Amino acid sequence: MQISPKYKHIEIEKKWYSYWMKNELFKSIPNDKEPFTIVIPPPNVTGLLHMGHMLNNTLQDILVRRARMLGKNACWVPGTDHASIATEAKVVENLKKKGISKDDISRDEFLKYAWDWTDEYGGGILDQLKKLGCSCDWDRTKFTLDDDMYESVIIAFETLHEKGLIYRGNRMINWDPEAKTTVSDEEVNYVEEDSSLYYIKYLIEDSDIDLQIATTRPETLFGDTAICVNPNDDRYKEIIGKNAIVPICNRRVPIISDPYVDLEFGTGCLKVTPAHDINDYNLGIKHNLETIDIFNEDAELNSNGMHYEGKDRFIVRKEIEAELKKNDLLIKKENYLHNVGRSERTNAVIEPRLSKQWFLKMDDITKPAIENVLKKDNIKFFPGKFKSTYKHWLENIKDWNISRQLSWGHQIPVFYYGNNDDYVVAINKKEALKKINYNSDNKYSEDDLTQDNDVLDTWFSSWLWPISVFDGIRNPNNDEINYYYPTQDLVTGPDIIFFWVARMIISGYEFRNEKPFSNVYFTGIVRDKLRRKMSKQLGNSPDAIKLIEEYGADSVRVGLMLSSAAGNDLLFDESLCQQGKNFTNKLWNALKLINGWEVDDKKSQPVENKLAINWYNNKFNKTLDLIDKNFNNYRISDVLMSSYRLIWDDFCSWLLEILKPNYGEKIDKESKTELIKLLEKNLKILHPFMPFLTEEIYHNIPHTNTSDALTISSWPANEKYSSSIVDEFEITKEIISNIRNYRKEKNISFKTSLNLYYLPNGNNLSNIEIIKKIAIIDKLEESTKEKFDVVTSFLIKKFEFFIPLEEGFDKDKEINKLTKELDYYRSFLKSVEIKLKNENFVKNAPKNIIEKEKQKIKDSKQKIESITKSIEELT
RNA sequence: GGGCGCUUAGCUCAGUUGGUUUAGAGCACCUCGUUUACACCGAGGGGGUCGGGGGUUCGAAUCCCUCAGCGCCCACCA
Repeated sequence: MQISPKYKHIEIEKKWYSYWMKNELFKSIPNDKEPFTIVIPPPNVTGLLHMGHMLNNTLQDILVRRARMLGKNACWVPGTDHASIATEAKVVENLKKKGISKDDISRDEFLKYAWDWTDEYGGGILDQLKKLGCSCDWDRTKFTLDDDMYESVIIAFETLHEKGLIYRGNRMINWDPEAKTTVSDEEVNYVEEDSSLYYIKYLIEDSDIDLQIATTRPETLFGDTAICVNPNDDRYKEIIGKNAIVPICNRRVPIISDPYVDLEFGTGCLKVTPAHDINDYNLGIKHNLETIDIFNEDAELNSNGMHYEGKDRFIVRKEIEAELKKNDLLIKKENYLHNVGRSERTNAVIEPRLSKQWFLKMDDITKPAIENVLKKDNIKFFPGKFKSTYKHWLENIKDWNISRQLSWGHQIPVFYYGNNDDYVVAINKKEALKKINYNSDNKYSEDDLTQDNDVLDTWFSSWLWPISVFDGIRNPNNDEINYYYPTQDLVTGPDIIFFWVARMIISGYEFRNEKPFSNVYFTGIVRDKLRRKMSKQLGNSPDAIKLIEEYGADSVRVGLMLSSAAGNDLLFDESLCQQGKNFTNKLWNALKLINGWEVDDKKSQPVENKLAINWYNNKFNKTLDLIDKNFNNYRISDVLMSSYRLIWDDFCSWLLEILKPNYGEKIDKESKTELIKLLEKNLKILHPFMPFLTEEIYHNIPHTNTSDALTISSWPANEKYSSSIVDEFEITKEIISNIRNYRKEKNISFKTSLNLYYLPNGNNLSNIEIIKKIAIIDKLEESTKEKFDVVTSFLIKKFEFFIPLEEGFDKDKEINKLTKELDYYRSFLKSVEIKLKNENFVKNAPKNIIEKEKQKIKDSKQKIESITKSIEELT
């Protein structure tokens, strides 16, 4: 079989992905096997693959592929999210380029544009995931706006509404004036920004005193409906109950008192604007204040803003500053560092605004999510520290504002009729009409109904994802949901622990009375090596697809996994992919080497081959044990590192070097057969990480498995191993290392045969075991066993090795070295002796520890004796 | 302001319930090497008083206290 000298990742990856697809190896249908289910965190439908996706989906693929090899019915459900605000923003922007404003077209027209956009750019990310090697069941691909998914969301709304959990309320919400929509608390980022604190003069009615009021937002004075001071503030006790005059608009407002006001801040005097500040709003409710809204939806002043009507809030701030100054009402202006809330999506400064919105009551439905996860530990988090974040959020949860003033999404299934406040909840107009007329004698027709214009928060659909992809909302008892739900693992970022993870848990218990998944693996954030987040603006985000093309999917996957412990940020650098590529190269060459060895049927197996194969078998099983443990603890990078070292160091550097036939010779049949079996086992443990390369190599060796593809072969069984065989080989390695070190020190070429001999030194091992080691040493070091004059020696465990005199040997240097060593062991011995003389130690320490200390004394004494002897012989 | 977490080699991190001489790994670094799998390599090597201080203990990177520095989440003082 001719093997290509270079591993050609592009054609090989294409070849195997289409093979897997053609043979439907990722397909899953319910059967009698144990299910292993992962639902993908659906990326934005029009998004492009970035480093975060690569990390996240590589992890999922690793888990899914291993589960598949473990014989489970692995089902990875792919899909995309409509991402209402982000997608709508893109569509609006695109329309703008065409000279079309969203406000000038109908909802239906806008939706048509949005669908065209989605059809054109949508789903590309799924093809990119295929390039990464993701083994999703593509027949199951879902989109959150597919008809069935849409219906699920509406039914969920209906159900919750019937339970009285959804209500419409006038609330202070976060308004994004650019997107002209509400955003949730979680979508607001507070950033410290330089701003100013304005000290404004307010006159008091029937009084000679002026009040000084400090504010960061002078433009909101049109909305002032009270002045508030602290009841314990002696400066202002006299004026409580009087009226103040708001500058410019000259409105009379009451002076009230409330302990909320901080005596220390500013002047201790607060202007209260209930329509535009959450705290003021709460004061307003408490003190029954009037609410004056002064902004329109663009955050421009409305008619309440008098001569500023139609001007932007920030322009008004400047102009009002000038007007106040002119009228001698601005006392001073200070620089002030201040937290400003900005919209995560548009970066616009959030305007707190009073508005009618739909809310989901959270206090009751979160109870199972607290009980089952925090008290019963029914869902495990990796790393576990995120449970405290989860706990804190759930215990302080507020009602969820689920309406958004957008068009792209699931339109709120509320139909208004008659008076403004009359409505029904229904899946469509027809159903709505049925409900209305049932109660009121058919007096309405479809034309009398208007559907609520808003759509639901995107997360109101994604929180149902693990249920709705199996149609468990519409058909709660279907075979799919009963088989696949609850799913096993969820892999996602900690940034959406509230948005998504917690809410899926809540909905899981609400709609199915069961957790949505058993384990949550939180990935870190992919940063560049300077710890900066990857962003378009910085241009520090590599093109994911280009990386795959350049290094190969396997190499990129390995690169990503090499340094990403759960929850830890990944400091990405292209050199990681290079390291991955080096590893694929190493494996490829190992295949070339092994396949190049010709077999001699008559040759019997040399003792060193037998020993080495037996050792590797034990080493493999020991490592596999660790790998399985680490997999179960989701320590994925540890798993990869163990496999990496096992294969690079133990398999390639030791096993292959020992088995390698000498020049012109052939390998015995038994060794080659066994070697190939070992290689196959290596491929299996690597397959979740490097699916393409391992599949290719698998098809280049006579594999023992009956299956045609490594992808569906079985994970190696965890066999018993002997630790002592593994440890003993470490001694052999150490001997060889010492010999090599000696060569290096003495500048002796590897080609030069070394003469060395060795003696058992006060040990109990039989000669046969010593000879076993010698066989391996001879193979690697071409030594002879003739006796020469002893000049140097080293003790390795219980064996002493002697290497004969060479030309140019520096006696003094050697004595010096040995003397240093002697000093070390003498002081070491002393410290152990002191320890053992300590009565408390002997009294309190466990027996095995004391035994170990005693052994240390023995060993070091022996060492001292041997070094002393060597020094004597030299002098 | 409230909460959580981190500080171990140049970098990124392991270090399980305190107990194998000299605290590990990968990468980076240094030296040597064109030995017919691989220079995308091989062999060898250097490098840490485990953030500072205190305590508990026969024994501390590991447990407790304290100080310093860093990160994240929540709240959002006009």
